[in-house]
Amino acid sequence: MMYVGYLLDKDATNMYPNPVRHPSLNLSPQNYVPVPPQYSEFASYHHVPGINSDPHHGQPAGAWGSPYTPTKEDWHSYGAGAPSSVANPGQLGYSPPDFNPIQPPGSGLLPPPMSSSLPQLSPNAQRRTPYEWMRRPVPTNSGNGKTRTKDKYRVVYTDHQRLELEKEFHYSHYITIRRKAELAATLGLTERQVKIWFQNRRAKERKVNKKKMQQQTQPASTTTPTPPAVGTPGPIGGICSSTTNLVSSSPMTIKEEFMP
DNA sequence: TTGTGTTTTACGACCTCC
DNA sequence: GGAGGTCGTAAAACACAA
Repeated sequence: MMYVGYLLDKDATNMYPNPVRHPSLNLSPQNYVPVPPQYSEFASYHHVPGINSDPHHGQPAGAWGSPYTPTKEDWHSYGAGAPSSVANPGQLGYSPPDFNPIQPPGSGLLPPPMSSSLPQLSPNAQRRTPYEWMRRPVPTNSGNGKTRTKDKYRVVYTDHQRLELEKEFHYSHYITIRRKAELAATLGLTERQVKIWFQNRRAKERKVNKKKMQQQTQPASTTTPTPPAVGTPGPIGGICSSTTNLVSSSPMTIKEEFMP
């Protein structure tokens, strides 16, 4: 809902009441707040200081004066008339020098831990190059009226982009307008992409929670020894108990999470 | 290799709020 | 009316067994 973001963004301090904020974008690994139990699925995420846009580190709100806020028409990946060199606007904005696998560790924004730990953080990274978009053939068909059924219409975010988005999601399932703009600018995505990513991520969370809840409510099978008692915050229950309140219900419940 | 199931982007429809 | 929410869905990307 808009009012969620609206309310949250009206008062960023309420949004991020915790002084340890922001674990996802600018804290060094030693400062990274341990993953709360309810987010055990993110326990494998270790912060990587690769982004320096933390507003809580002395950068005024307007410091990043020209946020990357393209219009819808600016980034349609499969839109007609897209420049041949802009096969992937969202990805193109992501400066390769800052995230170049060929680049020696330690150079650029990403410190060595990022490069070395990335495969662990994302198993897919071992099989999937994060730069597939660079190899993708640029759609030569520039005719109007393209539909996503005709052309490639989705890009694959890099592991780094996913990681930062996941960390942001880990901190809050609802991103503020300001944070969305920051993330978009930092990750080379559009705000729309960030917004949709969060929407999809919440949907995924609900789906997972629903699945887990169904598993919990189902009678214990012969193979399952002792399912966790109802309400017991086990490894699964912990997630469900918290994130269900966060996500699956109305936004009003969500607002309560950020109550001081 | 190939078939199949799952996950990931992206959109449209519809709703609520300001 | 605009922005962002959920929900459902399309299709590419991916994982993996056969």
